[in-house]
Amino acid sequence: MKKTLTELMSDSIRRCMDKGLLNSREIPPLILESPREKSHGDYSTNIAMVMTPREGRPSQEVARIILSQLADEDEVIEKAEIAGPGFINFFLKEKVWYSVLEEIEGEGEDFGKGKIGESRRVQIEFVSANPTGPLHVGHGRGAAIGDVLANILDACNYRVFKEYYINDVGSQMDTLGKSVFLRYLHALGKDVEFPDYCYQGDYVAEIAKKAVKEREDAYLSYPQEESIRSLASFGADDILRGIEKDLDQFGVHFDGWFSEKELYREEKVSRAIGDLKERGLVYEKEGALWLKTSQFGDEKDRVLIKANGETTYFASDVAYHKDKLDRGFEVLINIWGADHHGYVPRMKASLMAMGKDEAILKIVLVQLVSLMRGGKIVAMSTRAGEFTTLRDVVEEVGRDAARFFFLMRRPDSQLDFDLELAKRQSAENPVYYVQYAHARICSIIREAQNKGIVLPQFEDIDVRLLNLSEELDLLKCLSGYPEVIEASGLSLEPHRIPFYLMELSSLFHSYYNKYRVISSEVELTKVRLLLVNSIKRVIKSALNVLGILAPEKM
RNA sequence: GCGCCCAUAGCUCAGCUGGACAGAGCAACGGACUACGAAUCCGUAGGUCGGGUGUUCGAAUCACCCUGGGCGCGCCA
Repeated sequence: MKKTLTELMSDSIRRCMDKGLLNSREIPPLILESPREKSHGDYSTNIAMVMTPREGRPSQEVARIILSQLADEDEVIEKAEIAGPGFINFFLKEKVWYSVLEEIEGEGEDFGKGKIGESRRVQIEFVSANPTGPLHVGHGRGAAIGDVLANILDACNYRVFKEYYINDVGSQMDTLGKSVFLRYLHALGKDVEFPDYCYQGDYVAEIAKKAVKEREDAYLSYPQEESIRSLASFGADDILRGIEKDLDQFGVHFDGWFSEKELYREEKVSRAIGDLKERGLVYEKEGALWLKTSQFGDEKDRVLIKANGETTYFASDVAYHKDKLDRGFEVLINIWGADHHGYVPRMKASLMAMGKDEAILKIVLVQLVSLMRGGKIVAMSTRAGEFTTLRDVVEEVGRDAARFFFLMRRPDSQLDFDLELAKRQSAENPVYYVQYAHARICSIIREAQNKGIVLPQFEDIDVRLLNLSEELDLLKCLSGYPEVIEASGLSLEPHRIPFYLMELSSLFHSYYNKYRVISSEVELTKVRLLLVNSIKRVIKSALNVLGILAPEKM
């Protein structure tokens, strides 16, 4: 509807310009919004006020000129008013809202899906936690946001590939190896010191026990360095399997797991550096090899190869991102913890150094989660072994509630996740509010079927019977669903969908409490059944995007 | 010291990319089940949008400066 109106308006403005009624040559971005104040119409635009500076006459007059050329051939507009400082408010005919029922019926599962992705291939990388310990709540937030963003982009007609990048190279692997090795010695009854820099969590000892079980004391017979390396890889594999399992429990599944080791095995790092050398963007200084990221907006240049000959983490990342591009992805989305924000400029700079437009890399920074228990902050440090895992949280509050909780907030606002609160309020958690609306509608439909009423088709009903303001509000809300999906996709903000769901559910619950769907009036019953069934479908579709169940009974 | 994010009702948060008198949910108070599920609904109360200056016809939204909170600033990953 919004689109139709937008086209009508731009046609009108173009006619004004052709006829010389307006001085402007170009149409500024035409924004139609739904005013929250009902007396301001169904849609409203400020276009006349935007054009006023160039027109040199009052906004109201500009608005009048534009409206004079409006050709509403399909007769969708009931009336158009000029209001306040120059807004144009449109009141639409009731009939335009009825068509959404037909659309939902016709498009089924596809209702709400958009086209802005134009089948472009997008890779979305998220979680990517180091395999040195189990996932904690912060990872859970990133996992939920990444997973749902993937669903949203899919609904916007992008071809989405979800990937987890495994940092299985570097000093943290060495630390993991040492940690497991020392716990391994403990498990074999040897009394050795366990230093602070090692990973303190109990899971390390668990891994050591598994190593003992599988290989007994075999690791003692190899050179220590070798054992540590083996145990690091043994531990990382074990942890990674645990991570995969936790994510599965949380409803998150990846299309690919990309190992940093692979980059080296296939010499992708050295080749990426070679490419940059050819571009003349690399130089040596103080024995190290630097990339001129400062040429592309970074505050200083960054080291690719250290003086001791080792490559940096950054070098891996440069190679990894080059690989993403080589695999043909046109849009790259990275979900990062906000503590990595300082890393953004150099990553973007590296893409520009490869001759790419930095805009193809979109980085969503997710603020960290403070885990609370009864108002007290729970310290979270993998190294100190103090954390509540994602698994614990999912077990405590449930998968649906946990996901909804993570998704309700804007990614860039900090989140206090109080377990006590989440548990205590779980019965009143908004997720149940939405799910209840869905279950309630299912119940109505069951009841109708018990009475021998079949679910009607759009062509079987007289839509004009839907004339209550509550019913029109519901229809308007339903017809806004595609816009919500599109806006979420454009802004990379999943939280808009939970909010939309709460609004739709609220409208439904109010309607339900005020009016009856099933009544002795046959035609009215049919048309209302079709309405609530459409609501049900949209709720289910939106919950599906969020990866949350839409139960038929609760 | 430099940089990024945040600050909206007692609490937790929205606010549609600058619009018309600032919105929900919890919590508080008062109501609604002899018809489709009360995990619901209806109503009351609650705010100088952290403070200030500026840009604009118009600012919670943009710019600058303060204040307060979080996080970064390695040849660590």
